[in-house]
Amino acid sequence: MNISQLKVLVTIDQCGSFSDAALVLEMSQSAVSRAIASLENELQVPLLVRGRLGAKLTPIGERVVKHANKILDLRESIEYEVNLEKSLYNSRLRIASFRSAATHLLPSKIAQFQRSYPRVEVSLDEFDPAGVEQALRGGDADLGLLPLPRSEDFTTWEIMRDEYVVLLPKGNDSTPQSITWGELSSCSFILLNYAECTTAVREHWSRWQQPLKVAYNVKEDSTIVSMVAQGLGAAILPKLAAMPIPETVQSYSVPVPLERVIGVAILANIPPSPAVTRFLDVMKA
Amino acid sequence: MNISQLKVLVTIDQCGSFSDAALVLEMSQSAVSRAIASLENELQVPLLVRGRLGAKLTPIGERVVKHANKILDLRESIEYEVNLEKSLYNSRLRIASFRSAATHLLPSKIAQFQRSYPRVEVSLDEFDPAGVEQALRGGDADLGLLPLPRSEDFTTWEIMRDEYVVLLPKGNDSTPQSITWGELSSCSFILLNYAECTTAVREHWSRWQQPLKVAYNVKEDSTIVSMVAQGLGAAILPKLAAMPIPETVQSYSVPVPLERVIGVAILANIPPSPAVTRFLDVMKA
DNA sequence: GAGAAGCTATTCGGTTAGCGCATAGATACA
DNA sequence: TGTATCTATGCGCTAACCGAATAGCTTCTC
Repeated sequence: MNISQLKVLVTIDQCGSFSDAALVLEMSQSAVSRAIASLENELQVPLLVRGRLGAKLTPIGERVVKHANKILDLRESIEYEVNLEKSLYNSRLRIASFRSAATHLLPSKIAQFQRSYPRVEVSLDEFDPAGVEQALRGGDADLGLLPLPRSEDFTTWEIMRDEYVVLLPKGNDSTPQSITWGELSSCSFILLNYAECTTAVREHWSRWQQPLKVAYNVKEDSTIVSMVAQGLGAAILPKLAAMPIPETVQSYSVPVPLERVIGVAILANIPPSPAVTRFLDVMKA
Repeated sequence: MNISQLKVLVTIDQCGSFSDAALVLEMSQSAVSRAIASLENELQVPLLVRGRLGAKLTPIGERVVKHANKILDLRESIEYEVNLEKSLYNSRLRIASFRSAATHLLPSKIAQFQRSYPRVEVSLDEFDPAGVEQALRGGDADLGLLPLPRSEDFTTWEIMRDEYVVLLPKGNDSTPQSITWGELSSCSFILLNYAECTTAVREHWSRWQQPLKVAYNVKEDSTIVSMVAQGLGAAILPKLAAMPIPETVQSYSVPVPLERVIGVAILANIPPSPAVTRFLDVMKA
């Protein structure tokens, strides 16, 4: 049983005769006749009744055609998927991300993606979250990593949750595992100088009616960690932004845990390219 | 793209290597290699990554295999259906039916069935309804026509509804279209001598609190019609049993219509043979 | 009832595709 | 560096498929 034989059978059903099917299939009538003859011979069952005005399916022929049509559809599905795959060759994938995700999350994912799709040219640009949004909106990036939620202009998928931690210089004597609001109330903090970050912290503190003394607003998270190590204050940072945490700095969960959601986002109003779809598959897995 | 190429691809996926797949498929390793090579060449896409310890699907290969498996399943479905069809060759179909269905309903259906399945030997036996049940239970018939409902021992399908009619000799002067209980109350009736039939009539009459004078119980419905034609009384019969109604006899609906359901039945506890299934398809259509 | 017109089946010769066998090439491991 | 274990390939053969031409069948027409 060949796919081409099934194609012939289906075409005869549609055309009503061997000869018309031959024209449609752009092959000779004899080839059509023999395709059916060999199929019928293999199955040992008559599939068509030949008459004056062409050919008509037998009842078993109808059943066979029903399945044959599905087979032909599946063959087209295969070709469609393959063409999608080929359209991905020599294409590019421009990722925009905020720093901590770009540093700690993306490299392994990109490597995994490239192992499967070596012919996609991947580029990665770092911005703050607002910059990532702007890159997506401006068409300068195909896909972005962002803290969620975002506006409805973006379609997003959650990738991980990132807990905020308090960083303190490590005292030599004791390294307690937890810290209380009381102990925190006496600290003066270094915050990350991104609106989304500081707002989340300030709102959390005020929700639990805690005083928040802010001594510095710093843009580079590695700078913040160094400042903590040097004893210039405590810090409140998402864990991913704090990494790598040096030996001399101790991290604690916030007394009431606070976390941010990290996700991947694309513009909602433009259909994702094949490369984007495949990269999303890798990120979601 | 061949079904056999897809079969090879799927088998390699299951076996993990070209050479093992060759053993399973009982073909040479070179044939396996070239089947895949030509498939990849046709699709212009790598489906397998060849490594030290065999072969593994590429991402697009996985997608192709998913569809290929469905194609192979469909091919098996075709073979299954064809074998079912062949098992029907030189088989027989023994139908049991009561007289009126056998005369007026079955011939056209059997002819239609035989046009599609000339190689099935069809036989038809006439019984009264109790005899049809007995033939089915005794394994002497594969399928029966019966008034419904039946006991749960049978699986049944309704085929048609058959209205009871009152037959009277046609008066030359007037042929009214309807008849009243009052007019009927003065008649003496000839009934069909089958329990199921007379019971239905008697119950209907008593439900509507009408007197029923029975002059004769006759077994042959054609005899009843002749007796009416000869003026020996009125008759109450299912329309199908009364046919053909001669010119000299007038038929009326019962003042409150009464009908019987005619259906086809098989034994519920044995799976129907392919021939029975196909004949049921014809009857249901 | 002879012929035309519509169809499918078959014959013929040439080409292609698929097969097994044997062997070459690649790669990891001892 | 040799060995074991894969896949790829060259070679000769066979079977399958193709188009062109033609035969054969059925129905309709005159």
